[in-house]
Amino acid sequence: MTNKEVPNIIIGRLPLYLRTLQQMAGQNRRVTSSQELGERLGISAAQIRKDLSQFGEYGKQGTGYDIPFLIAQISKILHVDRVWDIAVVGSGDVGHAVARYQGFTNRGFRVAAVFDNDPAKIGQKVGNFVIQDVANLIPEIRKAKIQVAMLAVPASQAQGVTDLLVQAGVKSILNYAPISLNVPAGVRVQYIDPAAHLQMLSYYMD
Amino acid sequence: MTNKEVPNIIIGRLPLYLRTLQQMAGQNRRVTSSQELGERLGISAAQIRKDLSQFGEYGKQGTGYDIPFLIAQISKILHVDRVWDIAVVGSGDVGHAVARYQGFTNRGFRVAAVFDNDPAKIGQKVGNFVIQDVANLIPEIRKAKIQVAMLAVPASQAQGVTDLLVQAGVKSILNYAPISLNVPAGVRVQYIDPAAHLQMLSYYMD
DNA sequence: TAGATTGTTAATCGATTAACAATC
DNA sequence: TAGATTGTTAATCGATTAACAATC
Repeated sequence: MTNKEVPNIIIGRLPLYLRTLQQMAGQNRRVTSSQELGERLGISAAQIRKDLSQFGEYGKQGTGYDIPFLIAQISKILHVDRVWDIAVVGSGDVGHAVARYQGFTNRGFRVAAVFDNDPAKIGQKVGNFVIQDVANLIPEIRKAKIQVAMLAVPASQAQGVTDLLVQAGVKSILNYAPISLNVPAGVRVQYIDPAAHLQMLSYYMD
Repeated sequence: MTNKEVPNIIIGRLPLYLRTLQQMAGQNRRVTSSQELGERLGISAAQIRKDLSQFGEYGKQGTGYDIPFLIAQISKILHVDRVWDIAVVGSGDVGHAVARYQGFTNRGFRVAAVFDNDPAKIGQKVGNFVIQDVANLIPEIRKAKIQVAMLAVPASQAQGVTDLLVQAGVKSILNYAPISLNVPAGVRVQYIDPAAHLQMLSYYMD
């Protein structure tokens, strides 16, 4: 009997719960409730309880949830009770910002390598990393056993680089290029397209 | 009799349709079908037809959709048949990348002003913009009638800056700080949190 | 005409909410 | 104990899909 698969829409909310709990912990808070969490996030208390109940019984009636305990549980569920190495491909403005981004600390990720195909950039440093030649991407990623990549190259090159990443064994790609990627089963992609977000906002403006 | 409100989940797909149609147009394609569009995006053809039918009858039986016509229609729906000025707040790595981002061109937006609160940065240039003092944010945004902002400041400052933006009359905020914002009715926020996206991916990894 | 594809309806599927017994 | 809040069930609500007549 296999457990029923947890809907992706629930997985998408767990990082928000975790982020908010970590903020509370940073303020030395010890317990919270589904109601408080919901108010902070604009989500109903019932939904938060239902989401968490997919994975276990983490709360106490009358009291709520122990914050450090719930942080530990959600971290385990999301597999961020460890640190994943990330390869950044593309060292333009976006790649540069992403490679130096401080916000991955304590959230389960760290940048481990940066690649570009521009001879003028290869060998230069971005943050603590020497920019490596994309020509060496496959062996370097294999050697370092990197399974996560962030893609910050022009849309025209995104599919080609994706194919290399897949060959190298990468399983997860966060794609900043505004284009849909084709990947084989077993590889997952998340998309960040600021212009698409802005267009969702302009729909509601006059 | 008011038209029923179009679900936000549909609004969220329109930018993807538009982006894909613009790519096709760039390759001098003239017509497409719900099936082709769906295959490119990993969305069912039925859903694309249903989504578009919320707004009008844009296709022709037996033929499909005229690409330039559909681009024009969706652009109108999303209010990107014009160009919106954006204020960027924060000129660290993320603000810098966002202020210089080339991907807004032809998608309805352009950066018009950059603000920071660091005396060492105020007066410096990022791209074509002189970084202005956040102390002048309200009058400057009002003067320029800017209604859209991108927030690239530390989480600890995000709510404070948001309050200023709201006072200045901003209606739409794209927030890069990993924190939920409180805004009054009539103001909308979209969130970009790369670590949250990565955690959705790590859930599926061993 | 024959083939293709739309727009729409009805059926299905999935997600959210309300409500409350259990219990800390 | 009294009050608070969980985990869960059933009801509601909303989104997706399948199917097909209409028609280009």
